[in-house]
Amino acid sequence: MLQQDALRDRIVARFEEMSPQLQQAARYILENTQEVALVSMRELARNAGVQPATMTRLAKFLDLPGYDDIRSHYSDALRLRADGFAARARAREGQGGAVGGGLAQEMLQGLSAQVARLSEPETLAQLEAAADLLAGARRVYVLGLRSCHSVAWHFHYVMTLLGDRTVHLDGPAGTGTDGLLRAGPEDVLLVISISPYALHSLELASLAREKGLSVVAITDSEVSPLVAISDRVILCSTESRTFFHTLTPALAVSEVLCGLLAARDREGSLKALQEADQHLAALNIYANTIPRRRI
Amino acid sequence: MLQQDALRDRIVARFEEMSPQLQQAARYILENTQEVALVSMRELARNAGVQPATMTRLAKFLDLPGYDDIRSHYSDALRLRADGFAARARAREGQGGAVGGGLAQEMLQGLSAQVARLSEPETLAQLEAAADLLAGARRVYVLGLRSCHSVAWHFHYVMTLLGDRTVHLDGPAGTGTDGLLRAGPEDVLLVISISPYALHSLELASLAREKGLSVVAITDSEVSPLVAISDRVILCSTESRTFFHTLTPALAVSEVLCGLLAARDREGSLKALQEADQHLAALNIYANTIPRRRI
DNA sequence: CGCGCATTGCAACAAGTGTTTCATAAAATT
DNA sequence: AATTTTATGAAACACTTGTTGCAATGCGCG
Repeated sequence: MLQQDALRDRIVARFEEMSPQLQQAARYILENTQEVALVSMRELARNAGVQPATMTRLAKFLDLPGYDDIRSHYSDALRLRADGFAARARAREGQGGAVGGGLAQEMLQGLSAQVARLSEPETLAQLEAAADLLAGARRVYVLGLRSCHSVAWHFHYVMTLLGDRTVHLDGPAGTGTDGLLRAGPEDVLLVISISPYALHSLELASLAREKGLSVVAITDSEVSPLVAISDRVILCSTESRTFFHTLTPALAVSEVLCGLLAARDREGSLKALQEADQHLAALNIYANTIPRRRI
Repeated sequence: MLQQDALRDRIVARFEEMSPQLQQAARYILENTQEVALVSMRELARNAGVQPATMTRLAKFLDLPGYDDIRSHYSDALRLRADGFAARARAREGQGGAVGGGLAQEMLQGLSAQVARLSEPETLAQLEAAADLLAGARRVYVLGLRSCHSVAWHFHYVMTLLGDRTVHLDGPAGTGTDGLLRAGPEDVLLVISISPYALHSLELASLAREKGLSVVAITDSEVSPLVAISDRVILCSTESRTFFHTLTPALAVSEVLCGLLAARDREGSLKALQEADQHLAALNIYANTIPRRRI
């Protein structure tokens, strides 16, 4: 169970003060926490052998507005547990205030949980397998259109610092996809696409497949059209309480892939990074000393 | 996920035969299995963006008597998983096994924690203030070079769907920064930069400042050179156990900003999104029906 | 062009939900 | 012993749930 379960503590603490019926209800809840989240109050009451009203009364006794607060508490706990082990800050604590005051917090906690959920064993296995495939490739072509451009570009950028094996399938004047010209079976295509799927991404992935490339996909669903085309699929959620999808989990996946690849060849990566450093230093790209500010 | 999940298999298997609405419902269920067990059908339908009836229809389509059978299936799965959780966690401990086996998991949990830490009160306040500033701007110029390009572009892309107030300071042949030509005091610059700070970003931010623009910065430290230049600063950690910095928290910040801005003008955002949808539909950008695969 | 056809949205439905109220029973207090 | 206080069960409440029938819509085919 949860480490710091405030509600459970409160129930235990005030158990002695409760009336017999309340105790019976409380005892059942303590011993069947998951059921609280999964069945209705009336059914829970039936199973606990008490009246429905007793559950409501128990909630009031615990200084809660109603029974729904008990349920939502255990729902959250179950969600958390199912999600994995996200060290999530206490749910909806100080969310008062401004228009979107709650929104920002909710979004961030949601994102945190989504990223945490990526460390499920299946996903980890797919990540490892995908890294294997990418590590063995002669070239890695990276494709991400529209919203997924950010993820594709980020992967490409990091990999550029680590070596010169990646080709980003993008460019001005629609020439981006010419890169696939010389691609072959020794190469791998990393394609990122989420619903709604850009037609062009699917076409290119299919083409790559026909040319014999292996395909690694970062996408959002088991029924994504990329699943049928790809050798390895890494699923990441894109749900958000806004109007648009989130790409934060996808970016996390991309970064993990980079990390895995770098870890496979520590010395090589380090050397490549040093070279990159020298190159960038020669071009004076970065501010090495904090510049005088001249407001 | 569960080892033998007959229902999931059935959904995936018959996904292609489904109507668009059924697919949308099925997709949501596949991606949020726990929610199925934890919320009501109507709420699930709301979150999935379909009619309540669609859920019932999906059940019938899968040869089930009703939606309750879907829910009970996932309830059982959740019960099972909760029971076997302790055992699984123990098993995971001893599996040090593969090369980067631990690395992926460590990275993901670290990222999750970093994102969660963004919901500290100070950051939330800065997010709100930044959103205020951005919402009031005539134009929003977005600047992110090198590694920060992904974040800048993502922000710009989402805002493009929501309206036409943003200008992305990037482009081929070094013309990207010309956008600032006509910028003035009514405009805002959103600049993303992390250590090592690209010189060019600092120069442009200073220039914008001199032209009277307000500046909102997403950066990584209180001693970032951007702090002195900017009106609002949102700090996000970039620490990573790899050779390179992480941008996942920065992207999360960007998405939250987009969310806040959209929430400030729900109707306008919705209308803009609909227009964008029509535009993209007219151009046939997206795969609207899942294409038959033709291996 | 019109015709079926499947698909979708809407509204009504009975059943079940959590809550509240009230009367009764039991206990505690005077 | 009388009276207040508390605890419990039962019923009514407003509301939401999952379901179903029907009308409107869009789409393909002759």
